[in-house]
Amino acid sequence: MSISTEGLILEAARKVFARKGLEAARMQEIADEAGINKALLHYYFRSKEKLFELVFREVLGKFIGGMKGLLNEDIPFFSKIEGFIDGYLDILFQNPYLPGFIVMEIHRNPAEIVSFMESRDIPIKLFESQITEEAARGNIRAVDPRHLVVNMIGMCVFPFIAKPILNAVLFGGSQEAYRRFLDERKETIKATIIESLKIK
Amino acid sequence: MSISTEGLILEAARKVFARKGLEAARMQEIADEAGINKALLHYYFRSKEKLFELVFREVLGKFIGGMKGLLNEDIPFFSKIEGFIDGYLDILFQNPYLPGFIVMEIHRNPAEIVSFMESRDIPIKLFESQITEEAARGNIRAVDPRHLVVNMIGMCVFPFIAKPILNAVLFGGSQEAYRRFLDERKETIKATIIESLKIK
DNA sequence: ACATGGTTTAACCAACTGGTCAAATTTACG
DNA sequence: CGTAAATTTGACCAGTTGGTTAAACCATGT
Repeated sequence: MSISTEGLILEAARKVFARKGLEAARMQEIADEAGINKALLHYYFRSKEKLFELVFREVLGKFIGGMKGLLNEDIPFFSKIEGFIDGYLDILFQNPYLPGFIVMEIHRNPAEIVSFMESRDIPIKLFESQITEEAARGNIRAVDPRHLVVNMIGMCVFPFIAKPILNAVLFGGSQEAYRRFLDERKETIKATIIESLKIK
Repeated sequence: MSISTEGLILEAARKVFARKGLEAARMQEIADEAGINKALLHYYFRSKEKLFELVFREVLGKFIGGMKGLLNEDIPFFSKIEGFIDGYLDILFQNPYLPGFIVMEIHRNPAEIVSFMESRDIPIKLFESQITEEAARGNIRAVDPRHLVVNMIGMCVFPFIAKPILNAVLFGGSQEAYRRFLDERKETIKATIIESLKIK
């Protein structure tokens, strides 16, 4: 599979849109990044918005798909929690730009996100029943699964979204220290969640 | 204190910039929102970027100032944690647009955030020593205060940032259900943090 | 060689944007 | 009142942007 022009454009668009957002991104910049003429962008994808929507839906879809899989595996409860946090953070490590990109679009056009989400459902039923079962057995505190998921995601995502702030406030601008901090997050978040579920 | 033209502009700019971001916001839109002529914007504030920077620094400053106070109060450890979460969520309830706004700017111009942050320090020394002390006394697990703060903020902020997604995925588009969920967050986050700190 | 179809380009355009400016209007004040 | 300063406006401009188009290019099959 050689690098088709279409592929070049999509890859370039992904980069530029991700770091600039829809409005600030320039078609010329995407063309330059792809090493082609600007008119070609319109030849393959009709308009800027069409191109953006395509790129965004693809990226978001892959992202959502990943965490859907993690949450829906048929494995023991605590393993699933640990697996989810590990897997989710792995995705973030591989695409650190992604959360900011998605948040930007959420902010710009919430309606599109909603319509996209409604077409793909995130089944948390299995996870839900696992929690009620563990709670009934007295293995964990009774908690709302929705809050639990939001807690996990929030703790995972925040340091990526707020990178420059944390970098300045906590680490005095040291990329090294920030990186070490991120490495620690996996264990920290797992410990926080699991300790919070134990019955004392 | 009557509504000066300058005040009108700043208020309008805050609204428009917050929901559109710098690039997508239009000076004409700000002028309309303020009910004045576009040229007046340039009369009072030289350029779009100057106006934006002013608005942004003011908003961010107030935000940071709020949480700085919460973290630095000289009160018992557990009270401080509860107070921080309550206070932080109160600020978010009053300015639900704020996190998205800040994230957007972080993404657009990280350097500015860094320079802004470096001029104001967030002293977590007091909080830090409180934690080590409580841990030494055996009252809580030994944890890294930086991770603890990031955990709290992450759990607080995320549902505001991801509102449309949660709304679609968890609540089937019901604003009512989303609102109830937010109301529960205070107790949920406090419980999660405090339970995770207890020693069994 | 040449005809055909998809691909690529340079040049161009209309619309919009931030910004300017001279004139008009309002305010402040002796 | 009168006038000078501050404020407000409509008209305008230069630069940029997404998008178009006609012509050039190139691979393919005949």
